[in-house]
Amino acid sequence: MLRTHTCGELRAEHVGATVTLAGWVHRRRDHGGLVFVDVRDRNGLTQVVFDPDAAPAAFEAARDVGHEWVVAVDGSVRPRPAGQANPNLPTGAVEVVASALRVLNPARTPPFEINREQAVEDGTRLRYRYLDIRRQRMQRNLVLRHAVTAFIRAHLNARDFLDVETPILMKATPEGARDFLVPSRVHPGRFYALPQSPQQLKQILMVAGIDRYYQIARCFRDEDLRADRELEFTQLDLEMAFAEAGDIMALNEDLFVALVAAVAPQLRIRQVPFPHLTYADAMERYGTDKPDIRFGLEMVDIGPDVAGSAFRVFADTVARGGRVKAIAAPAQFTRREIDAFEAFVKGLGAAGLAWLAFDADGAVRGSVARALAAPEIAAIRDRTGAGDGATVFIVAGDAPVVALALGRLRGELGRHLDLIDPGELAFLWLVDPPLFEWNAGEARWDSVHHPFTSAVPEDVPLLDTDPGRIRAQAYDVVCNGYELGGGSIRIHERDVQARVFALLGLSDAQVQAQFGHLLTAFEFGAPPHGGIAWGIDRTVAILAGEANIREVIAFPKSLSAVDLLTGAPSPVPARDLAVLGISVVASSPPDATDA
RNA sequence: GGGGGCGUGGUGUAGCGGUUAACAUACUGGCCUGUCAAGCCAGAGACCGCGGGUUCGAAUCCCGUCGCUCCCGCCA
Repeated sequence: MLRTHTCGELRAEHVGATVTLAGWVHRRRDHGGLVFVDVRDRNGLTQVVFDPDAAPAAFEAARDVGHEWVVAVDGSVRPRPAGQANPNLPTGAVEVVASALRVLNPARTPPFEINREQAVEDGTRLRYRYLDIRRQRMQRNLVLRHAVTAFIRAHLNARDFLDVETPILMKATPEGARDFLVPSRVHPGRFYALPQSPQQLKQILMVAGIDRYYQIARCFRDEDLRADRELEFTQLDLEMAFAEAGDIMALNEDLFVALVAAVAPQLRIRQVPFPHLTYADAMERYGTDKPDIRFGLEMVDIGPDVAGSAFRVFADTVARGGRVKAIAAPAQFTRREIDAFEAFVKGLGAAGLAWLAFDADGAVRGSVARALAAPEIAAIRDRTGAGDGATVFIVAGDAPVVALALGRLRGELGRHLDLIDPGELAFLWLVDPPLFEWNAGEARWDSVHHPFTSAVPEDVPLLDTDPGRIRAQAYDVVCNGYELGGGSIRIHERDVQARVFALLGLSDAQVQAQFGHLLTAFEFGAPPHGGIAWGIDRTVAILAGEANIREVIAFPKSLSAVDLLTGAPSPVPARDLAVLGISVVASSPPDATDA
């Protein structure tokens, strides 16, 4: 090695040792007659002193090095002079007196400062990701990510799980997200697909007797990106034979609790065991299937209070089957703030935002204070529990719009009123989601989760009568308003699976073509089984306190699905396409390289 | 496919109808032997993403476009 120690390990016990450090020039402080250079590697910083009396050549060399040059320093460890120790550095008790400095590689002036925690535009960070990763934030996040995956593996290995790899080149599936397709050269006109998840193969592994499987698996979905969605992402994928829903949840809950204690002990889990919330409850109270329950501000249905109102907007909504729901916030707001909230919910499809403010002196103000009758206002106040000084926000409309608009307004209010404790992790299990949802466009039922999800046993008879009311044996793990992942107990009986496919509108021929391999496997002794998959990226982001998963991915795409470091996606030579039997019928213009 | 935000020296910001386009930091040169975001002095560096329009006059207002970003649709 070109070094004897890392830049993070020298302590008082090393005093007197002759050492060689290698790393990047983090900072240089040139006093004219004395130069300090902080040498950095990912383990830390060590102060090196260059003294012209002790080593004139090294001193002169040190005057010329710039930020981020790669250097090696020979020297000896000595204690800092009295009063000169730096308590902010783990190595701050000592310093290295240089005898020689070698420049291993000079560096251009970086496009942004590596040694400061200053915000830099995302595009610039991604273009120079190797410099961004040198900075403290990305170092910390990648170290945390490693700790998370290492912990998960150790935890599951110790519980007799087998890590099995599954292919990246898979069979295309019509269900779910858009597939990334990979053309086959050997079979022109045919395509592999990158897996959206290893779902089918892990079930086949159950049939294969691998009764406890896991994999930290890359998954691919060709859909538009978001702060919490990348084209490719990483999941802990896990499946167990002979397990019931409670077993899967208990195992994962133990894993989450141990994981947090091990890698993010500064965070507190709000409630253990994790609370269970039904899908119906979550939608009713929070307007989402991934609620942030670190704060209250729950939604309340005030439909019964306004059904007979002279205020037609509310009464008509109730009459035609819509919902009128409210949130009571324990605060007063300015008109400007309320206008902003209204613009926010309108942007989500709400027709408007009604409000009532209950002043301490008993007066009632607000957009519907005059439109509603006094008893109606009193009923709303009673039902929402609004106290003196509270403001009630009301959205009326179709159930999905009310849920989205008021649910998201709830989040805005929680942040606005500073009700969210960033040091808290509010895990919960979201249970009993519907198995199917009606697809009006295609006039058929769709799987909410995926077509292998089993029904709650007592709901199975509803397959023939009322599929929309069937609850799935499925569970999502939610934390702080993010869906980390979900799973289910799978169908392992062939006839039930056939009935589900029939309900989904799949013909026998389609089933055979798409899922024949799985159904055939199930005829050879499929054990009852179930599993879960949850997002490593989202989990690490939450544990790191990051709002965007790109902060915990070494080389992410930009929001417009471009790799700014390498330039992917890029055109390929026509001859490469010809070999694959592919011709391009439409293409993006050449890179409009921005000035 | 749709809507919102942002784009000003390398970086981060200010300026929002008339400014020699400001500040911090980085960068260059000089001074300085105990600093640790070292300090002090001097200097260079921006036609304000790009294109068009309005105006006597545009970084500033309008339209288009590109890039980054947040959201809806889409996606668990």
